[in-house]
Amino acid sequence: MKSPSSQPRDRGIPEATVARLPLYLRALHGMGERGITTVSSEDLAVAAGVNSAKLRKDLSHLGSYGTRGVGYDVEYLVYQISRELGLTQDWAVAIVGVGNLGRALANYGGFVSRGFRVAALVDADPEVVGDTIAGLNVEHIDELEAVIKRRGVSIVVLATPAAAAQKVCDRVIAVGVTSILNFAPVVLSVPESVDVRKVDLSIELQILAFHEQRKAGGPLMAVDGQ
Amino acid sequence: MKSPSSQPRDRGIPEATVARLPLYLRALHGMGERGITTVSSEDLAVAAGVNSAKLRKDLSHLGSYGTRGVGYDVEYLVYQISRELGLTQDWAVAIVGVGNLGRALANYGGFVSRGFRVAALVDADPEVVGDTIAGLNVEHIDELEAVIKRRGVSIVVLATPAAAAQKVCDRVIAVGVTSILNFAPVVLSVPESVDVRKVDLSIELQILAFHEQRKAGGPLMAVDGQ
DNA sequence: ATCCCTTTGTGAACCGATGCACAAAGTCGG
DNA sequence: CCGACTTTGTGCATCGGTTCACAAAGGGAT
Repeated sequence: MKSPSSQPRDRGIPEATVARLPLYLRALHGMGERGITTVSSEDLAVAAGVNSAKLRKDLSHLGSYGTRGVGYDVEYLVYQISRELGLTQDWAVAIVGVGNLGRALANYGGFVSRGFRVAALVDADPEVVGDTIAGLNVEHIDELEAVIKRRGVSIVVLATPAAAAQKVCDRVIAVGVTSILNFAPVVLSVPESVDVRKVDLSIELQILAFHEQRKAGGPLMAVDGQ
Repeated sequence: MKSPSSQPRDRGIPEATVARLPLYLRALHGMGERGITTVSSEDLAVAAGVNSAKLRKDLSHLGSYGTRGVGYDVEYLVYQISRELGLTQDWAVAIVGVGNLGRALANYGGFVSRGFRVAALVDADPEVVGDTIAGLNVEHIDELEAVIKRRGVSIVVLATPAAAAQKVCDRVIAVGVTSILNFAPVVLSVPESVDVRKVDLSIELQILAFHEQRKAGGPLMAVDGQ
């Protein structure tokens, strides 16, 4: 049942591949800046920290953009990946919760450079509402819905305390937001149609601790584990 | 060849399971605080946002800590998971790079509450060296090695600009650090024996953008994609 | 124009993770 | 003490992702 599409690109990119595309993109950007115009799968793979077979398979899901015997054209590949990820359009992002983390995110350069635009900052604390952070006025949480609609926000970043996250989440979903990046350490309950990605800083540390413990205790504990 | 271990716990926990243990731990902590003493795999699974079969299989890798017909004892399970993750000991963490992000991390409550102790803050900017952040004195990057040894730091968090990350990374590895949490948007090159976990805030946004684009453009672009 | 060399794109084997479905093991009421 | 009921722990089928290894495709030299 596969369509005999002349378009090489097959609309059904594996999730694992999608998660790596930004990595390739970053590596390609670096190369472009260094004046490299063409790159082999082997070199790009090293720069992105993956193996070359995986890289080639990943890229093959987007289409046949390489030249056998030569490699990939850096600029062209940047464009293709950007387009696939949807980075050729500009995305208005709202950050809710302007504590330390929210502030850090608002100032984070990595966003703007990738087609994301922080279009609004929102907080509940009257102390910070009205402040200017990263060139933006912090607005009151009561204005949440109005701000989202007015600024055309389509992605919301939650950097609120855990207790507030679900409530804010419900409200933004109610006004049509379907993509949420959640930094609050809670499991959000959302309808099927909404995408939530979560980043939990302490989880990463815990995973490191697990491995670190093994390294430290491993040789000794092997006796016990045996 | 499986040992007839009386120790139920088999030293070889799947990576995917390790990554979920902190999630279970968080859910269990919440339940403990709400006075719940016993929980079924079904309830815990819901609280952690996974399905119950997966949860049971995950826990079975640590040992047989449930009671059939009843469920799991919350406190006991918290202890077992904590021990497995190595959270029963205290880990000294150094944060290198005290920009917005480093500052946010230094103040992040989620660390302390999990057995992690921010033991040192280090930066290269003379402007911030000497400042007190989250009760800690910011030390100069030249002191990096000395600070790590003196404070017994075993996990380093890199929150430096991309350009500085590899250099700092090399230096901390040289003094024996084998666990690194990297927020800088670069692929670090490290020896096999060193564990690096990376968090790239803009990657998460890019993945969201990809899915958002599909949702928005999907029905329309199908025409073109055809 | 032909041959050799390089590098892509992919078929196929492999590997780990997921989810189903159920037997085993325990509790509790009578 | 027994039988009904609940919930765990796991064998097994399945699935998605990774890796290997090679045929197909192109470039460049002669």
